[in-house]
Amino acid sequence: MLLYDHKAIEAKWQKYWATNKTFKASNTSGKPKFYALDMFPYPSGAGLHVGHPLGYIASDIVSRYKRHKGFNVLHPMGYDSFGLPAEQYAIQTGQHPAATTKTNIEGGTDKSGNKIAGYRNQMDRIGFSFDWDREVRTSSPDYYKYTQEIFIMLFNSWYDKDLDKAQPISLLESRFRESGTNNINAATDEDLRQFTAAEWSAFTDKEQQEILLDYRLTFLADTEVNWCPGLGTVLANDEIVNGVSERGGHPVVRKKMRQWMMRISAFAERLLTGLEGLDWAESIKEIQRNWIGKSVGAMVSFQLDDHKIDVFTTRPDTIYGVTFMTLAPEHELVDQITTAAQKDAVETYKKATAARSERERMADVKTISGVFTGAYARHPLSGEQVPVWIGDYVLAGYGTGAVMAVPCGDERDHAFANYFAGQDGMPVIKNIFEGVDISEEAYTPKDKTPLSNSDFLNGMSYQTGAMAAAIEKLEEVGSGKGKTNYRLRDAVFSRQRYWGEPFPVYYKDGLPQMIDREHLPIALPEVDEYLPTEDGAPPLGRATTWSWCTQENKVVSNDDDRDCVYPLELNTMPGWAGSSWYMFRYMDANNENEMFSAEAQEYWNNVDLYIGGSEHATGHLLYSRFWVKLLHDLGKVTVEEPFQKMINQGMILGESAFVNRLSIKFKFDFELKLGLFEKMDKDKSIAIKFSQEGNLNTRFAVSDGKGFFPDHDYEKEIENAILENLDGDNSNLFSFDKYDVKNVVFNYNEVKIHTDVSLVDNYNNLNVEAFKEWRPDYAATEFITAEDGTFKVSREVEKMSKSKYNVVSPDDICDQFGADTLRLYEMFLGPLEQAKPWNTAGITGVYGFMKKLWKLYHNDAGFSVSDEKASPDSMKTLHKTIKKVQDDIENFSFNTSVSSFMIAVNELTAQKCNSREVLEPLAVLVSPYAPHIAEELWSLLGHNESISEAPFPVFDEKHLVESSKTYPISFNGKMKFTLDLPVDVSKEDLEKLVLDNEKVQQQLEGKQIRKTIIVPGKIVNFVVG
RNA sequence: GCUCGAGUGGUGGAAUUGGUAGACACGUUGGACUUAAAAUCCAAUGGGUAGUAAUGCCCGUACGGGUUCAAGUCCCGUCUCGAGUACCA
Repeated sequence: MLLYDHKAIEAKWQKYWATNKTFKASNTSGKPKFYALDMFPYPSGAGLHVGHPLGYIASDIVSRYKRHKGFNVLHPMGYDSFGLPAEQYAIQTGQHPAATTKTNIEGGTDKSGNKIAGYRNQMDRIGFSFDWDREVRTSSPDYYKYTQEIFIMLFNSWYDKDLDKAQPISLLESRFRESGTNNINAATDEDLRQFTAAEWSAFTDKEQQEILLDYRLTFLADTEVNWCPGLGTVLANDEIVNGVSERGGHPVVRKKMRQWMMRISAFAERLLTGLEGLDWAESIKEIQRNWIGKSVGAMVSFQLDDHKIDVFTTRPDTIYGVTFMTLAPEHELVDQITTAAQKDAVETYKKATAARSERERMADVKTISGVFTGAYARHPLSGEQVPVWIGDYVLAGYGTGAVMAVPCGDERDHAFANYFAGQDGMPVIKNIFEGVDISEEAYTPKDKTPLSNSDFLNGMSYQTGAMAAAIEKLEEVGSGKGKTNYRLRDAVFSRQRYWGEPFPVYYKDGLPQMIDREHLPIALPEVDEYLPTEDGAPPLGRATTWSWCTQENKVVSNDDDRDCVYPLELNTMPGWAGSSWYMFRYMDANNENEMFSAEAQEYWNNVDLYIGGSEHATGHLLYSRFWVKLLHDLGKVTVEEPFQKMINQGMILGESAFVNRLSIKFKFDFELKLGLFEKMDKDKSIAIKFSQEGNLNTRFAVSDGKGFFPDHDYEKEIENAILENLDGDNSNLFSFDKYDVKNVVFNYNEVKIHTDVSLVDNYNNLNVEAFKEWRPDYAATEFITAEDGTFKVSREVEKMSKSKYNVVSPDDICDQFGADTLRLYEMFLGPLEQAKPWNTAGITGVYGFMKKLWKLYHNDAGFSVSDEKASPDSMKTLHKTIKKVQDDIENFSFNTSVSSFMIAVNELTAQKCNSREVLEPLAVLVSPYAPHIAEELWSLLGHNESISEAPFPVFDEKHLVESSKTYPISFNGKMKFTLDLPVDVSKEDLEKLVLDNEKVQQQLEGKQIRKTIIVPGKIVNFVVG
């Protein structure tokens, strides 16, 4: 019989698919469309590991299933190929990032001579049904010219809050011409200057440009940014984790710099409400909601001499509870309001705060600190004097950097007031909650507790309109208004790096000018080094041909001194620029005239299924939603949301392997009795005393990590080792007895050393010889094995990473078991969304299934399928599998499908089924999961076309109908035995049948039936007693 | 601290709207085949307990309660783990 030869089968069909372009998607089709997208990978030098394909396999199963179901499927793949690692590699080796990137995608050899398989080749081996004709690479000028175009679109837009959409900037200009800033409700930073139409006309062109810049959706601003000296660039908030850079873990400091910003805050409310209609995991939506951080409240002004201190509060109803105010130490009014008496104390405190890093401040939130400024502000309603403090629990970056402190209703204010109780400037806490004791802690619930000591608010509560009443009153007296605040900050869009999209921007009189879209792309210039310049400019500052000629409309040499030549922008765009719109480019990937045609976008609409990791929740997923909303407002796309449904696959973790090394430190004193040399005269011996410390870290490796074999006589061995140490090559001249070794102190410690997982088998046995070859520094180490002579490693689950030597490549699995087995096994591991460690222990079970499946279509002579009718049992097996697999794919429960395939094949094998009536549909069922074997079987079954478009078998209930059902019979809820009972009888007859049964009678003997529960088709339960 | 999610055999994990807990697979044990190994096939496999056996009985889904004829599933409380977030006024 022909054996299952995965290598031949898989190579054959991968070639067939490529040659015939089997999975080419058409933009015109009478079929319904389905767009399945994976988050495209960054092509790193480490290559694809078994974690990458997990999501790709899932989306591929859905794509193939949808094709069987008659959909026109778009299933593309590409590369997010701009990014830091290639640039860091370039800095180290001088190799152009473009070259590294190409090698990492297409395969080749890296600078150090390592063979790189290439992402594309690795993916091809897994048999994905991608339409490779639509591949995109964000670092390709053909692609990024459109990323540059979108930047220009942002520059040429402003946000009209009245219409709640982005509008062309030309519209704003004409409104300024007609009526100045009157009736303009734009999303901008606070407090822009107001002007009339006449004033606008009187402004110079430059002044007008500067004003417009404040309204644009991308704008230049001097802001506090996160500067990462280690990477030499600024970072966005989502690129910082725990105060250090996400990539590389370098420290980050605050620094004021002029940067391109993206006014994502204008879209905050739409980004928030848009979440409701999305079919995403609730956890991801929650992360985005928290990130956007909407809070509804009011702005309240407190007068202090000529100054006005604005605060934001979510509890304007507690306004009469204001006991003091706190400003952030960085608040601009601090210096102006501080009294002479408090000046020194305030200065000292400000210095101390400034010296603390962001990280320290984050880590240490419990310590209370602050200083009284000596100043008093006027309460806007009661007119009372309110002392003003500064304290670092108030953040300069949120709200207005000042708070009205209501200790009775806020924990932090309460703690602050208590801490400084009795000091000058700290009054007794005002309690405005009727019948609530606030001596121990603040009262924070937003409930019906009535207010007191609150003038007109007395008797009202948060839930009965106190909030609205307070805001109304504040507006009436002109000291406040209702306001909604968002935590979402505008995004920094400049990076001081080389390997990113250049801005289509040149500077004229210090003002940024956009280059016309017809002259795009502005391609990355060549530089001699990928480092900042001597004077701290970004790497593009090294380019010698990096100026814009407005006459020729092209990039020219910096030496060109004509008047029409201007300097180009030196920053590049961040990593998320290219990935924010790529889902649309796939729709029309080869369009050379526009980013995509309106027809293509209207046909494909948006992504029906997006699969990727949840780590992009606050980065990519938020930014791309923002850009899509902009493209929508400008009429470029018909949808408001890019990804309708999203599944987040769990990370596949590596199982690191460790050799447990015994780290032994020793310390001893000894006397070297020189007189003990054989030749010497005993009487003339001189004793010299030594004291020695040392360690023998690489000397012993111990199996299994279960302690270091206490029976083993280490001390003897160590003594020997000491001896060797002392004697060197002259050991024959000495013997240990000739040393008087005293006070030996040993200090044992187990140390884990990462070992390459490929040197370890499924039973955790280490190939010691291979290990010694891999780590020559351990060649002399004694490996102390278990009794059976094996050396076991200990295991730990960690993220897969090159540095932990726990990376498993899918290539090895494809070689050994085949792509179909890999695909099935990755799905079989568990629910898609769950994180799980990679472990190949169970793969033989899946491989065994593949062989059994193959065998079902073969006998000893070869391929054998009969045209006889299948048995009812086999039809039942087939149809219950059809139903299960169909339901599973619709619910993304891929792991259970695999087990239902196994059940089906086990059953059909037992039934000796070889009927075409069953085996032909079975091949189609399996095809989304294991496409290569399915194609082969399909072709053996006599089909000339690919199986990919064969219709999915239709489930027919009639094959599952049975005349009897096995009922569990329980007594007091406990199942005792089962009975086969007919299905088509009434409840009463069923009860009679059961009661007539002998076993039932036995159970009921001597007992009384209190109640009988019969659920037809489910269960029979007697309550007895 | 807050928000969200999760705790099921030796292991990965199944279990429709509450209705036979442990599907499927790994591992383990025993057996067949083989000179032997691998491969393949067969059987057993949650724990305890009684019995020569057939077969019973008891306990079991992190822990403690509750609702129900019936709870892994619903409700209340506790513990543990994971993820996100963090002085957001």
